[in-house]
Amino acid sequence: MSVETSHQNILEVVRVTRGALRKSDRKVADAILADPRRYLTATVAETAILADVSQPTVIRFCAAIGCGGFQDFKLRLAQALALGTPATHSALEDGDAAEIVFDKIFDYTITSLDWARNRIDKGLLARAVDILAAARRIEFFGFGASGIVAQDAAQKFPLFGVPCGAQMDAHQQIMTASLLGREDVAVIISNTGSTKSLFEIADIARGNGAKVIGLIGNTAPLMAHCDVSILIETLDNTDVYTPTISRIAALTVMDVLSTAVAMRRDPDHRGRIAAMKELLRELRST
Amino acid sequence: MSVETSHQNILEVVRVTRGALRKSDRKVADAILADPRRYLTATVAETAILADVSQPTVIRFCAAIGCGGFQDFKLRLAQALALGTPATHSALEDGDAAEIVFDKIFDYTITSLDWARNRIDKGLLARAVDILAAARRIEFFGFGASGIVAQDAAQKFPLFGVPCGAQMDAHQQIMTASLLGREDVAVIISNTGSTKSLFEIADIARGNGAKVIGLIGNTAPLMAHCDVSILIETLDNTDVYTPTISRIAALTVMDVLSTAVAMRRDPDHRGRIAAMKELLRELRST
DNA sequence: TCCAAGAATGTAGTAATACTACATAATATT
DNA sequence: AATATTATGTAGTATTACTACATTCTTGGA
Repeated sequence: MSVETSHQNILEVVRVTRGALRKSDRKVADAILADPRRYLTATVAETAILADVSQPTVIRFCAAIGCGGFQDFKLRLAQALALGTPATHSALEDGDAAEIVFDKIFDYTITSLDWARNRIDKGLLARAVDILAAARRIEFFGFGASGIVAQDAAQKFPLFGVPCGAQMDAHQQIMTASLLGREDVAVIISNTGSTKSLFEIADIARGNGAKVIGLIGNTAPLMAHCDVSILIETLDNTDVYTPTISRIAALTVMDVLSTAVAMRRDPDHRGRIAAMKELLRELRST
Repeated sequence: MSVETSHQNILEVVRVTRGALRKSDRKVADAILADPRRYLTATVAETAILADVSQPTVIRFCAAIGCGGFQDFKLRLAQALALGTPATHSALEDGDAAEIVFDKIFDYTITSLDWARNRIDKGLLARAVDILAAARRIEFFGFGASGIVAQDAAQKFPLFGVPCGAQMDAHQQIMTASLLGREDVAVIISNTGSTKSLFEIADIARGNGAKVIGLIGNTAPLMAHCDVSILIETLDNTDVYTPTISRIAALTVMDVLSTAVAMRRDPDHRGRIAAMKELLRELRST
């Protein structure tokens, strides 16, 4: 296994490689997946007893899943559990009390953000920052939850340092895209990457010479319609009730973009933002 | 130290207790804070050499910060680092490249969500779910970033299963609050808890017999104006550029509330949501 | 079907590491 | 200044991760 796997959630690695493991290794895998927290403080000897295998088999299991030894395995298990209980245990069930729903959704959200953190192409992100820093004007486009992200992004116009907008009406969006020009940037946010009118918006804006940046939740045809497409992958979950975490990841990416652009502005910009925040503080109390 | 500290980020514990440690223990603390990742795989012997103390002093340091031993310390260090690099290293600096900004903001976001996860009063949350599940109508109120949270929440009306709204105009907010009645619920979102008009909205709604739930970012007077106040604490950071993470935490809490309420609805509700999602999928492509 | 080779697994033992006991040094108190 | 207490380190022990080798199981070829 390559260096890349050192960033992978070890419980995901165990779950995914389980089928390809030797028989006794699979007994260890199943024991750990059944109660991962139990093994955080277990010795090799305890683990072997609980999984009904020998001690060297436990060590071999660790090597088989790409760990440098039992200690390495436990550190990585601690890291996975710090993020949250694995997806197999996070599935919402009908009798779940509010407290359980809370745990599951927070675990799922944090684990998904970690997933996204390790997969986003930072080179593309840096290119997006370059484009945004050079923009005369920025317009954000999205529908539904992505529309919320668009509005949140537009609200950061003080950080971007240029006029920003986020129309929610589909017709206004077409009108806005039609008026963008060479020095402008359109940012398209879409979880599914399949909302048809966003293709049109991207093509209109690009046809006018504007740059188009996409924040997209999967490898969709929409990516080809953007100058820079940032893929925001989160954990896959199609359960009816499970919230759309990619919007949380997209909001965080927007935080990154707006902050990085703000840091590109001239030094006076910082003072103006600080003063604005102070004004807002006072305004809230009047 | 109490059981409570077992949930605390060990790097935060080290940072906060550093001043009260014995002199040699403080040398260990400083060494670890300077390069925490280095110590993840270090033995007691290596740690002692790097910190210029004896081996038993390393063990004593672990006990002094509330760990059960060196192994326990390392597991907790792994957990803290899984969330992100500590705040002292996450501070944005002027020369930071976009990639560094990305790392710092994601680390800060995930660490803050973990912070919030461990501090939110789940009992209050369960009470809020009860109130929302019984509501005939729900209105969300917030300004700025909290306004975005309010709109996102209102957009979850299919999950809540009752009519939801989120006015952005301050006058419309007063009008809306004035029309709420006994069977209605107002949800007030505020990071600072000091936006004056929100006090008024809470009082008007309660005066009419509506229940008021607050999602508030600090212990502010606004809490006393709500029937249930959920305190959403995130890491404190007043740097000009650092994004407001409490809105991310508030969005996640809204995910919890809407999902928990949806799971309270009758079984047909689930089918209707699934059908709605399918309709949306088709709509996106037309 | 049988046999040999290779892979899987476990027993027994060793090496590495966390931890403890006791001695010494430093600091605080009387 | 003398004594008591606390802090720290040296040396050694106990625990645990890991390795070497033996045994068992499985697979492939004749």
